Amino acid sequence: MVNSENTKAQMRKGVLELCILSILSQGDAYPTEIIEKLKETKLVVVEGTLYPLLTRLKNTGLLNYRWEESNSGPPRKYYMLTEIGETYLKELHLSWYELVDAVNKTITKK
Amino acid sequence: MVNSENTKAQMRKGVLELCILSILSQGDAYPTEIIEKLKETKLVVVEGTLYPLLTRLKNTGLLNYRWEESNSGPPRKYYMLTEIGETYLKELHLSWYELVDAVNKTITKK
DNA sequence: ATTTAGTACCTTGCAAGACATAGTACTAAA
DNA sequence: TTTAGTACTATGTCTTGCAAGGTACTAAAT
Repeated sequence: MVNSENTKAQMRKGVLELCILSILSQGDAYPTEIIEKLKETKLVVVEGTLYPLLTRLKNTGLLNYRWEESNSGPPRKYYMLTEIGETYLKELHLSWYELVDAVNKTITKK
Repeated sequence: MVNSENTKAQMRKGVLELCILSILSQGDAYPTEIIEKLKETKLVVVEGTLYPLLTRLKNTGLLNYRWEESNSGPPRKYYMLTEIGETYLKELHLSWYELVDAVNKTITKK
């Protein structure tokens, strides 16, 4: 009935894009690596979420990728920020801080 | 192509529930009033979003409502938190702070 | 008395997106 | 030549935000 997990998942939505672009701004990475990094900070994302999202970001020109051989499995698709992506990320940073501010104002009011 | 508005909207998703429950924890309110309060803190929500959400929260037992006459228009549906809603809100508070922490960790890493 | 404006609540249909599930393919070790 | 591990992809479902349109009540203006 009351499903807290569901809402937590909802809260994660929307900030995923921000987090993924942030991770890529720290250096190129392939999907599995991105998932690992997100997990480190308790933001669990699964493949079925990440792959379509990366494709979307690539199609809108925010990301690019290159194939790179691996010596322990199939080749990896390394994603990187484009120049547009860099600019966009700065905007998202702002939006994020604005959101945090707005929510905190709302939930701390007494 | 690159649509920042869309992502901002995405970021708002999920925290709406938290904000609405928070507002109601400060006192009973009717939908139009809730929208006003959210607008004050820059969280713009429209009717088509709010009404179904309130109904959902009521159906899961987090909210209740009572009708109250108005002297300037039709009667108002005042929503209030149930006991379950109170408990649930505390959980959401925690989840929110965890999320903020996780995202901040991710986006400030260099 | 009828119209108009303001307030308030409700419903329908669409689109976006997260995720579960299942599948393909490559490598290396057993 | 299996088996396990890694990696990428595709499909279908479900939730949910929102635009758009609608109903209904009150009070002031015509």
